[in-house]
Amino acid sequence: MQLYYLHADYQMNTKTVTAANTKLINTRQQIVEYSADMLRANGFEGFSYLDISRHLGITKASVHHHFPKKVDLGLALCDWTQDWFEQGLSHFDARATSNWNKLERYVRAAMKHSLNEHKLCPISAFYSDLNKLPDSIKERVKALDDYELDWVTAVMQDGIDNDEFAPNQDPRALASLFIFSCKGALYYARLHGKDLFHQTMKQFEHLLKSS
Amino acid sequence: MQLYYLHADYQMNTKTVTAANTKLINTRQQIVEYSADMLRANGFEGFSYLDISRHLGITKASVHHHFPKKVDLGLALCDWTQDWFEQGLSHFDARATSNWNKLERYVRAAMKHSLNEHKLCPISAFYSDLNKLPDSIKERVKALDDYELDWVTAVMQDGIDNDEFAPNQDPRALASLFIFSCKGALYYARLHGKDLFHQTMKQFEHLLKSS
DNA sequence: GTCTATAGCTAGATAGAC
DNA sequence: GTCTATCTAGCTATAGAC
Repeated sequence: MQLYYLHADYQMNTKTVTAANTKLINTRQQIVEYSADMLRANGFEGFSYLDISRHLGITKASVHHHFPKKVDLGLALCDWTQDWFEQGLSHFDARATSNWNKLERYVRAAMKHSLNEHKLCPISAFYSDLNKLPDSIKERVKALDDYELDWVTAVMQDGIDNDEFAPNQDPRALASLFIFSCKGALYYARLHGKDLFHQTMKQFEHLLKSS
Repeated sequence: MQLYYLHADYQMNTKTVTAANTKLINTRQQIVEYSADMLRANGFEGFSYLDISRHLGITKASVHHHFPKKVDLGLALCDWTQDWFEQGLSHFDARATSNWNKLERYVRAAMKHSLNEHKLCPISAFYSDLNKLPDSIKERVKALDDYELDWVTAVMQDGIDNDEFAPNQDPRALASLFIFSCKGALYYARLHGKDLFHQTMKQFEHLLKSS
């Protein structure tokens, strides 16, 4: 009886907490996800608490309840990006049929919806207003960049070691060349369309494998 | 005597007009040049008439006298960029010792002060707030991009024709790969320093000449 | 050409009721 | 957790005096 009572109480508490958490998580998540969309389209300074509140049908004050300062939201967006990135990479590492295929899959994921909706890749989206970002966010962005560069470098290294890519090349320089090309192309695609983007990837593949 | 009088009168008018024009041109030019600096650092939405007025020691209203709407200032910045670009290219075309040297000179000019002052190249600076730009400016930016791409393509073509670059490559795809790499690297350099930038250029040169 | 003054709107942020 | 109300500050832009 006492046990049942405790149990019921526990359930109730759990339920209450769960319900509260669910609501909390939902609103919070909706804020983060809409913000991530806006970030990729317009940069961190390109959307406001008013935009978010209108999209979710709540007030600005409610948004501030979840993220008191905008820098808090910015850091949550860094977390979101990191999750997106880690989940993607483990996926590609498991399924890719070759090193080039890994890069292809990565690019395809980063570009998903980007080309049609004039959005940037999640990591480089912060670069739009880089000079105006708080230092705490800059540091996170830098870490995300390094993480990405490390992964691409490892793919290049493996490709060179296994004679998939041409020998005698610096894998890190190749990796940065690849990343810069992709992101530059994505910037251009917003104004010039995707043809040039695909064409550039093809050219890179040719250079990578035959030089 | 009459002649002298007329001459004097003419001089005076000329002087007045010249002085007025000089002042006009100076203020106007100062606005454009400071705006160009800010554009390259923070994007078109990243500076305001208040910033300009403070920098020049005049009021916002005076800035509006020269550029009634901000889109007018934006179009003037497109003109400024076009001038910068055309002057540069004729300079490189005249002095470069090889096609690769042309590209090197172009990159060096575009990067001048950029790397140390965290600025972007003048053409791609508009990309920071691309989705928020008025259509009239977007069109101008697109035209500037095409102009740049045409020039680099011609350099690549000439390099291939003269056996300076590896044969059997699509000069336009090479050109876009080059441009994307440069601009992507410049974005990165704002946060990661210039080493990666120079390293990437070296890698590109290797790929271009030996593939 | 430059100024003062002002308009209307939006930004990020906070206090306190419910 | 959401609301109303409010704050300070910034934004683009205009009217009209000097």
